[in-house]
Amino acid sequence: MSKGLPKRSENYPEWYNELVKRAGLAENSAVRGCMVIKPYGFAIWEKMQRALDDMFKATGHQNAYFPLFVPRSFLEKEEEHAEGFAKECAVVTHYRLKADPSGKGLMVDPDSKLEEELIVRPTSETVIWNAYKNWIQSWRDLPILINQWANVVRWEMRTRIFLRTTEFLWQEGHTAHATEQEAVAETEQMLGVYADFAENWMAMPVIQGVKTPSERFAGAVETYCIEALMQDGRALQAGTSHFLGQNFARSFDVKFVNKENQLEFAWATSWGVSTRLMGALIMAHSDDNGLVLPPKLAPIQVVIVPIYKTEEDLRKISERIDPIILELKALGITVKYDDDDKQRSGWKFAEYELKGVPVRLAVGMRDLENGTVEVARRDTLTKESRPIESVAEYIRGLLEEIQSNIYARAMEFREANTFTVDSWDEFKEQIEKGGFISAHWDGTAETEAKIKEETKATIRCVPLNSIEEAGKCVYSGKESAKRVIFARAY
RNA sequence: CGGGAUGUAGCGCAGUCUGGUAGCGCGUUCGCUUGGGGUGCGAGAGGUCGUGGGUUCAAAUCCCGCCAUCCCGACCA
Repeated sequence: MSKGLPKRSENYPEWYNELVKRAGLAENSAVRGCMVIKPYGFAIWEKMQRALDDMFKATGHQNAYFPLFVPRSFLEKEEEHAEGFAKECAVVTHYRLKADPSGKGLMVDPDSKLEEELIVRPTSETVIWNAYKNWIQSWRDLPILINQWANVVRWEMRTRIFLRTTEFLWQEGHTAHATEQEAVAETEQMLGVYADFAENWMAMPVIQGVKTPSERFAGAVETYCIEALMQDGRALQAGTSHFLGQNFARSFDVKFVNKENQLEFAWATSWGVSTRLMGALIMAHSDDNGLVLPPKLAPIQVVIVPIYKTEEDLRKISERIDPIILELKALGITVKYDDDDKQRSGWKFAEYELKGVPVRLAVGMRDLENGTVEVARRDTLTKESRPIESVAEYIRGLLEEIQSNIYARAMEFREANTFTVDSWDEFKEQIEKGGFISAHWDGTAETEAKIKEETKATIRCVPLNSIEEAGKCVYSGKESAKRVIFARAY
């Protein structure tokens, strides 16, 4: 097995797969399409969860938990929703096994057939709205602002670790409101939360927008999304927030008495981000040496590697380093002192680079004599010698700088790979090279489908901040009022 | 579900065409060495060759069936 990773420029998908495995984030499991998230990968996910959860709480939401299983009759109730998810559902039909009469192993007991099949949730709108029916009678019961952290199953034909797995972890917010305006405001607010998280925690710039009808969530009136650009020029939908109108309330008969003493269906939203964000994080920043993690999500922000020959040397180094570790911890910085003698320093350097630790300190006998420490940055791969006594404070600033540098770099990449295109020839040529394409579209599903068929490009979104600008559709030449974002997507 | 490919040591692979009883790299174990960018040398351990059958004195190798995985397409957070 070679020590280096595949090069991004040579084979991007292989680079991604290898990086996920080698950095200890996750691996494929014995169950097809499902992954094992390993401790280091899960630690990153936990940091994401914590940050998001705090943001949900800060916007008034509470966590709850609803069942894994959805009765088939629930899923059927909202027609579009049912149609959208029917093709990718795992179905529980029996509840018991028994010894196989042939003497070997177990078999499904045919006598244990369920009266009604249970669907393993692909999303929870239906179970949740079935419960909301009992919770909502009056406008005084509203709004209901709930989030759940859960696993869901979508039986995809092709899977890619973190980006599209059969089972994945996510959070799903489900809210109920008394008015349309309030529900729309909630939908937009949560999109803002996602954009904030993506940019300020993941250091990943995103475009906020709305999906076209054909890309809409099944059962939604409007789907808002954040779209990010990966280093290979493909787009990734990083989060969605849906305005569900009264569709689910109608299907589950959730009515409340409004202030005018009239019965009205409740207004709904739902919004989610998943472990797909792990894939986004990896593909947004990492390089041929391994992961590059933004300090705010790095499980280890600083690693300290002592360089020594004898036990006596190690003791001296540790003595000098211990107070530095305490200082770093006091500043709220996560630090690991790796004095493990089982690996050599050179090996450790490569390993922590692979794992994306933002800052590495190396301290040897020479440093002790000079009162210095070697500080290495993961994002720039640069090293410098710093006075040891003030290093903790220096690192605090450095971590902030790395966080913003990673963001700036990703933003620069996106800007360099976003193209304004006005002709079909140009469009076809540019889409091959990757990146976001900003172009006019006539607003019809037919044109959208044709473009997808001919170029594999989809409309990622109609950006919220797009300006009104009269133009001609890049495909049909018909009138268009604004540009939309096209890209090949994950 | 269509098209293509692959199953040989923990991992990555060679050996299959042309049948003769299994090999390389990495990892791993032990010893010495080395230690500021994946140290070097030496000695070990580890495989019913995916699976079931057939041909043959003899099968990883040839033939037939099955299973699994991967890639490409249809589907998608």
